Amino acid sequence: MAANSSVESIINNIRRVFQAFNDYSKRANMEAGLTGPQLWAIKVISENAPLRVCDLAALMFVRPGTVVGILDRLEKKGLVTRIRSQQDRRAVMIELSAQGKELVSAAPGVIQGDLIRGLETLPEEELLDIDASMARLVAILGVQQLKPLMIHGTDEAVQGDDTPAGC
Amino acid sequence: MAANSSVESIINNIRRVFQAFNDYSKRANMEAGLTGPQLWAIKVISENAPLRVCDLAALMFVRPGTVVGILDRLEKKGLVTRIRSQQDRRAVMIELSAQGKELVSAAPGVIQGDLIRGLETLPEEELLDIDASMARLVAILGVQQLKPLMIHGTDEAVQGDDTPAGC
DNA sequence: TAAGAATAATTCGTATAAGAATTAAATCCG
DNA sequence: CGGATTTAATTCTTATACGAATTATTCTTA
Repeated sequence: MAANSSVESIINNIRRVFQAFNDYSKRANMEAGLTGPQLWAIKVISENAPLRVCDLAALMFVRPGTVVGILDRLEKKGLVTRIRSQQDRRAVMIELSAQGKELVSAAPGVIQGDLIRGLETLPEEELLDIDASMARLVAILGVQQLKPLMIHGTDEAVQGDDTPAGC
Repeated sequence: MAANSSVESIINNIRRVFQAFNDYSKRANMEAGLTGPQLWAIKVISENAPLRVCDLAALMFVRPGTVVGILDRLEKKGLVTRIRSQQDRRAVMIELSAQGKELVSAAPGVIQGDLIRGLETLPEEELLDIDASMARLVAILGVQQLKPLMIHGTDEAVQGDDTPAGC
């Protein structure tokens, strides 16, 4: 592998992984009838409930608007509840419904997802290699995302923050 | 980094990179007014034209239906042309329009994209590390994608093929 | 305190992406 | 030859995901 080490071929490899991950993420999970993002949201909520929409968005590295759609679908399935906060009536507290909690306790493996199960089979050493590679990529992508002024010449909206959803 | 080497934290790191990549891919490129997938399609077409829709889909690791939408938008912008093939009148041959070719020759850097430019700044050694990590991930994801019978118990539609879009 | 700024959630429009179904054309085979 | 199967492109529905705009509420500050 990687005998042809041109940037081109590596890029293609990366794109392919991302496409595969997207595919994996979006396909409905047969066992639960939920998509990857939906399963991920359930898992994050189960570990952090009660939490606000923007907190969930930050933990999932997406924008609040995206989480609203996911929550709409999970609420329609009866897996989560949205309750207006008393302290801050702008905020909405998210929790798992009884049915949602049942799902988590009954099938933790389903919630985990195939990706996590697959990675858990790797030796620690390889996990660290992958993590290091991810760190390099996030550095590249992060710099381009948050500091475009050096690249594009526009000096607006530059913040060195770490969390995509500021809340 | 990676001091806490639990699978959990590594998974989160990976998810974050994918999210960042998605974000990067989808944001419209300011210089050309094109999205990441649109730029990528232009690049692939420029290197392989004339080619069929399903060939383009295979080279981009997506389904034909997805490429149709991208081509619709590129055609509306006047950057690509669709011509019904004479040999096989089911097929459509895709090419860059004069304007599309002009874009490629005038601004190859734009077509390349920030991700490639960022990666090109890395030393060869690190690129190989990243490539190896990607290979491991694609192995995990690929196995789950193409051979679900061992995991889910369903023994249908199992093919060890390499190309997502069979054409 | 009241006007203005900031924040939380939502809605809207656009773009990817998948899968399923459809249409049209080519190929297979009996 | 002619029906059946396969293949290519397209359309449709659903689900993410973003940015921008809206609304409601809270915080600031003059």
